[in-house]
Amino acid sequence: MDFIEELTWRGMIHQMMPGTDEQLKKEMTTAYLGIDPTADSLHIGHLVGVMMLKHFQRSGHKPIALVGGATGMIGDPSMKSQERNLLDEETLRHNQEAIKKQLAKFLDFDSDAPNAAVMVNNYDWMKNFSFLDFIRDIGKHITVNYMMAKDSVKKRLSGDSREGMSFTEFSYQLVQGYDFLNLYNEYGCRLQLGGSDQWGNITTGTELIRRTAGGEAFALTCPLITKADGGKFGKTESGNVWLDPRYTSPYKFYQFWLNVSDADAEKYIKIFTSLTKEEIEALVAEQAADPGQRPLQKRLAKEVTTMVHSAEDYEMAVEASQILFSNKAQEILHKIDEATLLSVFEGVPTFEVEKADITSGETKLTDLLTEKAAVFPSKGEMRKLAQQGGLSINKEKVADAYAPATADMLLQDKYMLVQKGKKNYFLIIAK
RNA sequence: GGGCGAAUACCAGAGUGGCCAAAUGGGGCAGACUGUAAAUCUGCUGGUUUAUACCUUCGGUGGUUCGAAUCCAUCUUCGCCCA
Repeated sequence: MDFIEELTWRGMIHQMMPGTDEQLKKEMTTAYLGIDPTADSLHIGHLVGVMMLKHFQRSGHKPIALVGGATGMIGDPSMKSQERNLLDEETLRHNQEAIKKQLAKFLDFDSDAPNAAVMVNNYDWMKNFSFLDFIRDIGKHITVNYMMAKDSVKKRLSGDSREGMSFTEFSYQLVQGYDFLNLYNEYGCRLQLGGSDQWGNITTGTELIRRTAGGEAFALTCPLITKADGGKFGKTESGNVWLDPRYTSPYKFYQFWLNVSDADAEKYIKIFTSLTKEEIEALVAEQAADPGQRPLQKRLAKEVTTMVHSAEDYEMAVEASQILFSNKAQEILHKIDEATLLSVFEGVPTFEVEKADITSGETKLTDLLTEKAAVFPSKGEMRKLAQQGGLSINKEKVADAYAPATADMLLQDKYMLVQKGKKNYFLIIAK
């Protein structure tokens, strides 16, 4: 498998330094990709980079995943970042381990193969690097003029933004550049992968390698993932879509991919799955023939959910989706047994309330769903939603938010399914 | 250290004594239509038992006034320029 060729047809190459292809064809090459350990889980925004590493390893090369313990503390000016929180070392290590576990689903860290993946943390080599040493040994080689010419810096200095830029942020590219130099020296790493916004930072690294070690290193970036309607990729109402099931349930995860718009589906399936060109072309043809069936979205959701979670989780998500989106959902809900019910709603936010609050017939729904169970942040919001027809209980629309809760709203004499809009479910458990 | 300017709801950004819960745009949410899509149209977007009403809000504090997002004082933070 040819790495560049593979990425090209998948639409995953944005920019590439000349000579990269030749280098990869010549020998087994080591490349790295940086990941910020700001949380103990990756989210799907990280997935593009991870897929690049995966293809890289499948092509017989050696991937390094760099956890940016040091750089994460600084904040990359390329991002529209606010002041970063300094992570303490304990959190850092915890996050690193969690991330490694997730990466292991995509990359082979353990085998004896010469191209086994490696994980490093730049905090390890930055923490004891004194400021004086750094400005003398590294800063000496790069001019301020060069650093200022970077887009990420120029943007911050130009009149459009009134933010200004601290020296810390300005130095960011040097720190990242040093990472590359260090990996070049320690691992013979000759290529850095990243998103297109990283181009400037990466080239500072290759420049540093050229000037200090006289070596040649390369850069390859992938396009930033966008949505056809211009919205942010990977965000839902409740924030990021995480890989960790504790933050984003497999059901939600599956739903995210299933809901991808037609315009994006083909692009995403190329990027986020390992399906072959032929398989994808067949699906695209199918989609064109019957767009209502959404074969692309279904397959995309299946592949990614299975890869990130498991085949069982995928099955469960499909089953839950069928129940919730079927037009007989109301009937089914009243018929299914408790075990099925619970498995369908695994991962749905749940709230526990006193049973009497519901059965007494004296508690108004507004009180129940704001005070007793924080489904809604305010009664006004709930009232407005109900007026618009966006509130359902057990799949049945409720127009009057001030109606009292009654015992017949309980399924299995115990559960109550609250629906906010079309796709947001909450489970109330009466004890 | 000196000079100038800014701080308004999720973001951007109007408002410069009462008509201000605060224009407009973006974003978000919901409804209709659909295919759990897109586009389009509609509604909502500080809180309150449903409101032509009341309460809380315009960086903090204190003041002037019948009345302050708007005026004054002071503090804080940020930006720009000079040194």
